[in-house]
Amino acid sequence: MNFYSNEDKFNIGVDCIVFGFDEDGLKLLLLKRNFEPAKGKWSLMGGFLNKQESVDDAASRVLSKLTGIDELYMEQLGAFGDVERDPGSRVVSICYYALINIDEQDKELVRKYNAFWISIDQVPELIFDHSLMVKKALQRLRRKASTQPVGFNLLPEKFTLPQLQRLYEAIYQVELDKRNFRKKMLSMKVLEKLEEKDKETSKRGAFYYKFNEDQYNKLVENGFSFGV
Amino acid sequence: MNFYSNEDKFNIGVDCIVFGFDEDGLKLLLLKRNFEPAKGKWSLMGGFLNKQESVDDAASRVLSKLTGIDELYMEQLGAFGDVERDPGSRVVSICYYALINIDEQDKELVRKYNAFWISIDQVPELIFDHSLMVKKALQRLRRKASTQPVGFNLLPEKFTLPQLQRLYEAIYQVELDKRNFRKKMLSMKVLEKLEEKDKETSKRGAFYYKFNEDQYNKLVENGFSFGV
DNA sequence: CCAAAAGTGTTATTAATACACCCATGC
DNA sequence: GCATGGGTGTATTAATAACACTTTTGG
Repeated sequence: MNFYSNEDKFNIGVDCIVFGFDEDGLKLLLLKRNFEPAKGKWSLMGGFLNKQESVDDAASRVLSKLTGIDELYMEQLGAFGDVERDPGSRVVSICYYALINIDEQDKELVRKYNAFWISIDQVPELIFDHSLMVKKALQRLRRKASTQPVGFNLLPEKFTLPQLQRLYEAIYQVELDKRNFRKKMLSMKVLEKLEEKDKETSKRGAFYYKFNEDQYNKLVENGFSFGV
Repeated sequence: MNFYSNEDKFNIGVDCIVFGFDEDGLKLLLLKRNFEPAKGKWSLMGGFLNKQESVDDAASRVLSKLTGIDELYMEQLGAFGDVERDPGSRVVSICYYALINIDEQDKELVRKYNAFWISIDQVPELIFDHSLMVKKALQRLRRKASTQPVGFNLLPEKFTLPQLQRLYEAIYQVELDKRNFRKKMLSMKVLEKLEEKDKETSKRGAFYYKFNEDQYNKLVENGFSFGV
């Protein structure tokens, strides 16, 4: 049974923006294309939707293919559907962005796809409408990170408060006051202080914390909302 | 030239959520389907993407077909792509929501499509994943309306402050304090008070205002952001 | 003259911002 | 012992929330 047999059919693409964070700041995982079309140019990682999978599944598949990570934080950004957006052929693309802990990437895979981590303020021009996608993704990340605890997906499980602060500073491109930042973060009661210290980045060492998701969910049930 | 000829192809649907507002509150324009599939059930207005149009254009076309309005406030909500979402056939749907001034609708067209305005708190069960779409659209509208002046699209050009307050109360399903609401609205300096009064809804009459978009844009350039 | 909705200010509370010094440690 | 980054508290300001009476006018 097919009610819509007279309707036009389209290729559906899935393009993925991968955010990462390290000591140098916020970064994107971009491909220097060694394949056609637009060989030699920079682009996002992409793929095509297959018949037997959902659009979300396709995005997961593409993201996992590049990063080796099966379960990651991922959100749909939206569909990009200009007629001429892809000169190769008419393709409607559904764009996703993912937040990953940069240490978890599979470096083999990343090399295989000729992908590189590029600082957010040094992103080159990208093919098609991919620059627009990145722009929107950054806006979305900023909005989202300011009202929901998604930023933690960019960090390892254990992180220090100075590290967390650098993350938010990288996302918003502003400098934050150390005392006010800590006060606010700790006041939300969703961070759990660990015994252990990170002695890598300073002599004194900074205490590790971890995000307590159960606690967060409990608070949300009672009307709490995260905000930085 | 077609680089992607081996890839699967899909029907792409466009589903549209139409918000309206009148004295009874916030409403949705829903279709009681007198056609297959799912004849007799409630659904959103939809259509299919055609080869020669962009996805945004398709949404505009569908919205205009139903409401008679060519230029309306419309935003993409996202793509819905579960394999089984439409039992009729595999269709990836891209959902939009629109905010219209309920007085501008073409009643003939609305009747033709067997569409009805349903209060937001009385929305029946909808076909496929349309209920999910509506849920997401409401969330989006709430977020959007609290940080950007999109609400004015639901009102006539001239509106009164009590009317505007009722609009926000309808969107957020809360009661607001009259004095605080006026103070905040007027403090943003984007409303222009008119000489004329609305004498319909009260004996004393309430002054009409209109949203000054130029003024708003100027303020935005200087870093202002709208917030209710 | 009265019912019904419009309009108007002040105070209290809470949240956001600004700001400077001591601490621990590896070298 | 000193350079480096980690950690802490208070005072000011701004935003939000709470709250009650007067005005206008059609019927």
